[in-house]
Amino acid sequence: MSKTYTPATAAADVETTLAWLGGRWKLIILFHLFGGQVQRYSDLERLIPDISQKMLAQQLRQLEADGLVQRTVYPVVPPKVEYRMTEWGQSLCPVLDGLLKWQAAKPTN
Amino acid sequence: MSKTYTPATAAADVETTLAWLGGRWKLIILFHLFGGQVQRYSDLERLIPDISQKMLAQQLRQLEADGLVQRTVYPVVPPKVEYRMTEWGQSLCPVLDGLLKWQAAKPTN
DNA sequence: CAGCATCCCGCTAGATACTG
DNA sequence: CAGTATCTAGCGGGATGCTG
Repeated sequence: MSKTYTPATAAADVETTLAWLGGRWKLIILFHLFGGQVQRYSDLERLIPDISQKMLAQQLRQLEADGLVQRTVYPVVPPKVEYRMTEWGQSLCPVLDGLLKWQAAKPTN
Repeated sequence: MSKTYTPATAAADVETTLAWLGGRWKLIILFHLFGGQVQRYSDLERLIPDISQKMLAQQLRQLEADGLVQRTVYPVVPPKVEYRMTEWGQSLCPVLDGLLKWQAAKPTN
């Protein structure tokens, strides 16, 4: 049972998806979480040296709100928060792989 | 022979690709050209009522520069210009389809 | 440790007017 | 018909300082 797409609706849907991934940092964050990797906030800060705290926190919240990333808070002192992909988020990996394969097939690169 | 990806390089490559498609209008334009459709500048203006002439021209130039769209100028009066997907650009269609399928699989939508 | 609050700047998109 | 040129506004993103 697939939807019927017009150019307008298809474009809008793809745009929605791209908005989930858009911005300068989200993909970088995602690639640090793919494959079941679990990272703490400070891990991600270390892995992505150029990102500001504001942007890291903000983008993580959006990824969580969009259902891509799961955030786990442990009620300990000092605070401990872990981030990992949701199952659905992990299923984005092969899709992005398709994108990379398409890119690699570009003629006269 | 595939490339070796680190989180950083993979993210950068995907980001490059998303930049080809990014912005508010490019996907809409592409979906009006997929499947071998040929459109004149004025056709696209009519099909995408909210786009300004500046943005339409600009985005088309970028899509052309990125190798997605082919621009054909006929030396006649009044001017006639046609746009169509390149073969490589057309091959993006199934990739976007994968994106739409992934989106549709989102839980608790 | 893991954030939030504020201020600020550059860039891109949008509006409008003009042209070969 | 198929575009340029110019001006402006809004928003994403960066720097800095503060907190439970």
